[in-house]
Amino acid sequence: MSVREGLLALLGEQPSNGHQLKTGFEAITGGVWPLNVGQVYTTLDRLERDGLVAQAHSSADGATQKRYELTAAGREELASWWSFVPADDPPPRDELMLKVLFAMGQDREHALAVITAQRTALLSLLQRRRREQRDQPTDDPATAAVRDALVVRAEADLRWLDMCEARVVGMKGSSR
Amino acid sequence: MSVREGLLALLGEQPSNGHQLKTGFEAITGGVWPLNVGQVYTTLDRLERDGLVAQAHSSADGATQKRYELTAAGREELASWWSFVPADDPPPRDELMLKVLFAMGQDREHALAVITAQRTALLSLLQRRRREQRDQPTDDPATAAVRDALVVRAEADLRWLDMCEARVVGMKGSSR
DNA sequence: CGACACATGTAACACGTTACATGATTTG
DNA sequence: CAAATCATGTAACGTGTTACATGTGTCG
Repeated sequence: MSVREGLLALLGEQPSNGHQLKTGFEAITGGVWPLNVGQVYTTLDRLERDGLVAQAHSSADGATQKRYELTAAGREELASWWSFVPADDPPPRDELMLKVLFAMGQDREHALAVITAQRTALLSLLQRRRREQRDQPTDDPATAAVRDALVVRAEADLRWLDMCEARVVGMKGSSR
Repeated sequence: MSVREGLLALLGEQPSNGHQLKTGFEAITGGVWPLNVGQVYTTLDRLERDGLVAQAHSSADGATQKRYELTAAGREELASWWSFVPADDPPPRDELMLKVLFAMGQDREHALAVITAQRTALLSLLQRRRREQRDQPTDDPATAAVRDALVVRAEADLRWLDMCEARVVGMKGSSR
């Protein structure tokens, strides 16, 4: 449901056509979340079907351009989205968590191996991100914030991996 | 793709029927990720279609039970999954990030309001989780690990929100 | 002109999710 | 027997995603 809401938010700022939405979406997310243009159109269709957006009377303009804008229902939906706090109940499934949990549920050696591998990969990812943040500073707060998020989360995942390792090591007995 | 891989991992331990898979999946994830039984069957169908699992010759048994097991291809797939490190490139879209980023891209007051609201909600969530961890201790490492993860991530998100707030406050000029 | 960005769209498929229908087995 | 649990499945729908087809406008 992210694309959908993202488009709503963009249209909440100003009526736009498909391409502008794609561009806007990618700009706001600092380029980390590329968006296939096609998806913008399919999503717009669905939003239109649901009565949340409508085509603005393009009247004149140039040529093959459409402008979409929020309907009243769309504005309502958007407002409720802003105030809505994503309840993680259940929290979104996450591949890292899933993998480590399943590994822990099985073989002990295996669990340690998986944890180690993931930590190594995460560490190098983290370093790359920090380097990026240091070497390519940006004055765009959004881009900076995205990078912050990725770094902070990677750190959290690393910490979690350490905790998992400790738990596995502390597990009594049977390596099976 | 989480359910799919989860079922593969469970079948890697032992051949099972649909219900056992549902139960196993929920047990390993400490009950945080409930799984609709129906989805187990649809996913099993897809796995069978892709040649990763097959029905074990149920031969005798009792009645209406099927047992699924990994095929050779399935074992390969599973092995590669274990060693595969989830590249987040692009990282999975996340509702909290998306919301805050879009808010930052728009109105300054709005951004602060959204950040504050999210922080409040996250804080209470975090406290609930910590209480849970304190009041309902568990000896199951998987359950404990799941709780760790949720706590650690909530903390990371909170820290990130603080960073975002600082950036917004530091933003020069125009509240528009 | 040719390349590139702008612009719109469709078809096909993947996975996730829920609601519903059906029956067998166990147990109070 | 009645209720709960075990067990299998289907139908329908939603979003995400890619690949492909098509056309316009602009600029070197």
